[in-house]
Amino acid sequence: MVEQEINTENKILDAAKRVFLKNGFDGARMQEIATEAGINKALLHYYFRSKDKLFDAIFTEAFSQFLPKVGEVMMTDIPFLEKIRIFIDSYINMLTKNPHLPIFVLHELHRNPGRIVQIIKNTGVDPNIISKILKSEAKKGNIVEMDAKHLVPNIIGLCLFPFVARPILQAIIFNGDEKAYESYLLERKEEVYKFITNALIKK
Amino acid sequence: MVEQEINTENKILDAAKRVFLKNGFDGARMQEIATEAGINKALLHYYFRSKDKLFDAIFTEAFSQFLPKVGEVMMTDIPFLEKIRIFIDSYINMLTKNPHLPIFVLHELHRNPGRIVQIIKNTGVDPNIISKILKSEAKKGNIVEMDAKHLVPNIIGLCLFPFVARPILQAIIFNGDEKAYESYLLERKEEVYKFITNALIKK
DNA sequence: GTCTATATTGTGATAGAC
DNA sequence: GTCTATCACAATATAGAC
Repeated sequence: MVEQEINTENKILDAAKRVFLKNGFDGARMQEIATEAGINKALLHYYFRSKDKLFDAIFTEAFSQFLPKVGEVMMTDIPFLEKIRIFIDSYINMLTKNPHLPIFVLHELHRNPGRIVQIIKNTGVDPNIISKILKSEAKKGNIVEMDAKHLVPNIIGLCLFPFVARPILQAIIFNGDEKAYESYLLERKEEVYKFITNALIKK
Repeated sequence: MVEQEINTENKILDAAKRVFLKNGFDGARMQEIATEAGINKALLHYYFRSKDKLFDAIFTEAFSQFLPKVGEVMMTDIPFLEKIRIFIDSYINMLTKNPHLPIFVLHELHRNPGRIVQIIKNTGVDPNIISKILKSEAKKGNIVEMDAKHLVPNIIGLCLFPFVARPILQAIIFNGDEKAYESYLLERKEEVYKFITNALIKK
């Protein structure tokens, strides 16, 4: 965790992140961001010129946080299934700390898919790394053959769904009980791991 | 499919659905809905009094469409794994026809989770039906033991993710190629089915 | 039922003093 | 850098003619 200096700019960015993530671009109000940051609207424009520019700063950072750095874990020397476990664990941890992040990113991307082209270029993801690892593991006979373009979305989908659909699942499965749902989210770590390994291991 | 009379009210509802699903409540403009419906703003208010009321009509219907009717398939006499296949197939078909639906529902629910309480009551879902079926199948030795509160979200998460994250996956995996992504989405039916059955079948 | 015109409020952005 | 006051426009909603 990088220690942030508490100056006005960071106060604004903090407040903007909270407000944008909760309400989206269209639902967010510059006044609310200002109040949240303990300043006035004029100062927002002094620092960021426009709502758009302020939003861009928030979105770019949010997106890179949301996009799992699958490559990083994969490049290490750890056994394959252990990599999977670590990935699930850290991704669910991140989602627990940032519950508004996924819907925010997905909604804004949906409203303006063009945005992503530029961002992806800057991030520089390489989907081939995982493909190679999967092929090599399958050759060794450790797992069934499976294409990375399916496995990776499978894993992320399994982690993500209980967070994005929280209001629905919490209402239906747990009668709205918040605490029960938080335990459920933690259970998911083991559950998702078991589900994936079961699907991957040869019969 | 119920045949709709083409009167002004239905023209408005059609237009409103398109505009709300694409832009969300905050991003939608009454003017755009009016233009899309081939009428003027005043007439919108004549039929629905306010933007809120018009939105409610759209959201309630969208939600019930999004919420998979898991119970329906489950009550039939078909073999268990076949039920799973049918569910996946029909849910992915629905998503293909309504690509904007999930993000719309999830975003609006996220902005106002309180909404769901009322809607769930009216829908009357019973999560216990599936629990019972799963237990009976596990007893027969057909599948591993698995709690419905995990299996159902697993299945839906696997179906849903490639739709809600389409801009990201299409950009990274397929370099933005639309046609390639559409084939990918169809592949998912078989892929998700195989993944789930692999995870469910005893070793 | 449908339209044009208008009232009213909300909101991003700027001017200008300190 | 920070504030108050204000502009300019956009958007929901209503009035009233036809």
